[in-house]
Amino acid sequence: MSKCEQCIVRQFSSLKALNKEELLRMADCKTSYTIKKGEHIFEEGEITKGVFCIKEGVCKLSKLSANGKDQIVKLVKPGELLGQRSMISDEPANLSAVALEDMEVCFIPKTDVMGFFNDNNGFSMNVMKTICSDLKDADDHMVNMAQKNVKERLAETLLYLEDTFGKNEDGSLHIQLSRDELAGIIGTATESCIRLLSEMNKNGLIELTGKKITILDKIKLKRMAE
Amino acid sequence: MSKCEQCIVRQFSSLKALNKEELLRMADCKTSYTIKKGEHIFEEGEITKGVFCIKEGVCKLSKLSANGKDQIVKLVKPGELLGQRSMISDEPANLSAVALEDMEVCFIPKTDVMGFFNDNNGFSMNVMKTICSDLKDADDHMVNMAQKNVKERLAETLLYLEDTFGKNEDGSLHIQLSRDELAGIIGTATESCIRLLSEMNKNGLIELTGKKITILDKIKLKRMAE
DNA sequence: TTTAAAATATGATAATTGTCATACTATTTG
DNA sequence: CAAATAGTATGACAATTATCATATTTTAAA
Repeated sequence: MSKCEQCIVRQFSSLKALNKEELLRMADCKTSYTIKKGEHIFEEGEITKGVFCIKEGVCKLSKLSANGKDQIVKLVKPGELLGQRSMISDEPANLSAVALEDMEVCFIPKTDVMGFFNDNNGFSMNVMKTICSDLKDADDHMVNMAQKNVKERLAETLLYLEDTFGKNEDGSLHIQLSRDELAGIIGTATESCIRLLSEMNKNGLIELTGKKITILDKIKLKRMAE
Repeated sequence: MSKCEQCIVRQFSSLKALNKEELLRMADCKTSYTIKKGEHIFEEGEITKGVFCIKEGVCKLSKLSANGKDQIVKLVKPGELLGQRSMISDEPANLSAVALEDMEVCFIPKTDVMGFFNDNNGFSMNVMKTICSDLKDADDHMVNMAQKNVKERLAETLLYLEDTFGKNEDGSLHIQLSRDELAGIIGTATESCIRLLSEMNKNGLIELTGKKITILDKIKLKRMAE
C-alpha cells in the first residue's frame, strides 16, 4: 500500500491541509483502484460510501436528461476529490462519474473523511471552498447555457479544453472527446456539434485530423465566444 | 434592536444551530434593513462584508450575460441566508441580489459569522449543507437549460413558482414577476415568453388576468414539463 | 482479413426561437 | 387630468437548431 504522504496529488487537493499523522492514517484506510476508459466510478442515484481522490486520468460528471441525452456537467482532473457533495449532503450521487481516460483513483471511506473533516479545520475549509468554487462555476455555466448560442458555447468550450487540459506535441487538444461527448458538454445535438466543427475547420479557426482537434486561431475563437 | 432569539426566521435557516448565548451575540452585531421592491441588496462584483438574513420578502439572484440580458439564477425566500458563498470563498459577489417585493433583512458582519462558523460545528455544517443543496440545484438547473426547450422550461417554472411561493386566495401565483423576469428565469427572449404564455392561456392550461397568472391544469402542465 | 458496428460527416427539411416592428394597455409623472 | 413611459401583446420574418436520412470513415469483433 502506497503512502499518501508521498502522493503528488495531495499538494493540489484539499488534502494538503492534512498533517503527517493524518496522512498516515489515510494511507491505512484508503483503497487504490485502476479504472479503464469508459468505466463508471459511480452512477446517478447510487449511494456512495466515501470520496474518490483522483491520482491520474480525467473523468466526466454527467446527468441523464428526460430526453435521454447525457449532459456533461463538469470534467474532473487529477488532484480533485470526487463525491464530496454527496458525502456532506448525505444524499445519493446526483451525477454519474465516467472515466474519459484510464484512471488511477483512491477510495477513502466516508467515516474516515468525516473524521478529518471534524478534526482538521483547514481541511474542512478547503473542501468547503472547493464546493463554493463548484457552485460559482455551475452558476456561470448555467448563464452561458441560457444566454449563449451553440456556436459561442462550442468556441468557449474548445478554449476551455485547451486551457485546462493542455495540448499534445502536435498542438492538438490533449483531451480526447467523442463528438457525442463534446455535444454533451455544450448541450446540443451531436450533428449540430459536428456541423459547427466542420464550419470552424473550413474557416481556419481549428483543424480536424481524425479525432484530433487543433486550435489554430485563438483570437478569433475568443471573439466568437464573446 | 430586536432579539434574534425570538425571530421566527431563525428556525428555518442555518442559524437554528446557534445557542442562546450566540443568538444574543448576534443580536448585538446585526443591523436591520428595509429594502423596497426593485432595490438591490448587493451587486455582481461587489465586495460583500457579511451575510444577509432574509426575514421577509423574496429576492432574485441574477447575472448579467454578455448579450446584456439578466439571467435569474435563483429566487431566495425568507429564512435563507444571502452571500454565504462569497463569504467562504472570500471573493466578490458572483451574482446580483434584487428585491422582488418589499423586504426585511438583517445584515451580519463577516467577522461575526465566521466566529460562529469556527466555534459552532452545527452551524458550519448547516451552512455547508445549504451550499451543497444550492450546487445540486444549480447542476440540475443547468441540465434543464441545456436539454429542455423553452415551452418545457416555462411549464416547469410555473409549477415551481406555485409550489414554492404559493397561491393567492383567487388561486393566482402569489409571487409577482414581470414577463421580462419570467423570461430571465427560463432563459429566453421576453417576446417568446409572452407568446408561450398566451398560447397556454388559449389552451386552457393557465389563465392570464392582467399580471396575474393562474394555473388551471396542473396535470397537463406537468406532462408538458416532462 | 472480412464483416459488423460505431463514429463521423453532410444534406434536406422542419421545428424552435430570436429579432424587429408595431399596437395596445397600464402605470407613473408632470 | 393629460402626457409620457414602461410593460404586455402580436405579426412577420430571419436565424438557429433539431431531426431524419444517408454516406463515409474508423474501430472493433468474428
